[in-house]
Amino acid sequence: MSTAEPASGPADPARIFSALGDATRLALISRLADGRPRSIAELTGGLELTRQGVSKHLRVLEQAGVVASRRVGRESHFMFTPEPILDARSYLDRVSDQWDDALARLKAFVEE
Amino acid sequence: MSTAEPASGPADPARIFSALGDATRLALISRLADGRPRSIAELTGGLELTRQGVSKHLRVLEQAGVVASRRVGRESHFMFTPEPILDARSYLDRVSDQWDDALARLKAFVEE
DNA sequence: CCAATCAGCAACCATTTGGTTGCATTTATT
DNA sequence: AATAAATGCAACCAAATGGTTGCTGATTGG
Repeated sequence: MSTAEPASGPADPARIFSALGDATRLALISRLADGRPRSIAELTGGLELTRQGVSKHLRVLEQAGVVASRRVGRESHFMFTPEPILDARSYLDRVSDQWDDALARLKAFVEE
Repeated sequence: MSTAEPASGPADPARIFSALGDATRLALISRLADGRPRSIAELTGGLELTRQGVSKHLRVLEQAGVVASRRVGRESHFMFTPEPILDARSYLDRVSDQWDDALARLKAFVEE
């Protein structure tokens, strides 16, 4: 988990990918991406682990900025926030582009 | 590092993201994405860790399929392989799409 | 007012991770 | 043939992760 930046820093790609690097967390994201905020208890349903386990995963996602929480009454509602996902996507795009350029240069070289 | 699947399995998104979830590994990828295969010694240059450390990171990337290695003479050459990156990207695309759909439905609902 | 819900905190535990060092092995060089 | 270079393998280590349980504190519903 490391340095616990306030979930709004300069989009650290490694931290975002790391947050995505767990099947349980991907499942949580996939549920929340329908736009409906949910409580922890609600999100625990179906997943084969305790509420505390889910809670920890949610905090990891929150620190990566993938999710935001708001306390409402006695429950915490978590909702999906898309920015980091978009950042991650454009990071991958840049890698792909670099690769495509490399291929193009290679092709040009081979064909004289 | 976990279960060491033969680097060709059914594109496990969590494993791919996890492999991308480390700054050192992102740096390695970014160097290799120029298309030029490199030896471990070569890749160690600049990075502030030992050759063994780099070697371990490369194996993680290899098991995620992001990189492939070939022994040539006394050295191992690693080269970038783009498929998993593309898979990861389309995974993120699906999440974004789901989110966009949710927003669209919400908008439609609000506007009667 | 009392009981049930929902969650946070802390402690604990086993496993994984990121990193190191030391040594053996294979290839290249001269 | 002898040395140097590039890895691989194994052991080891501290810290991070993923998970649990137990207890406390708010909130809510009857």
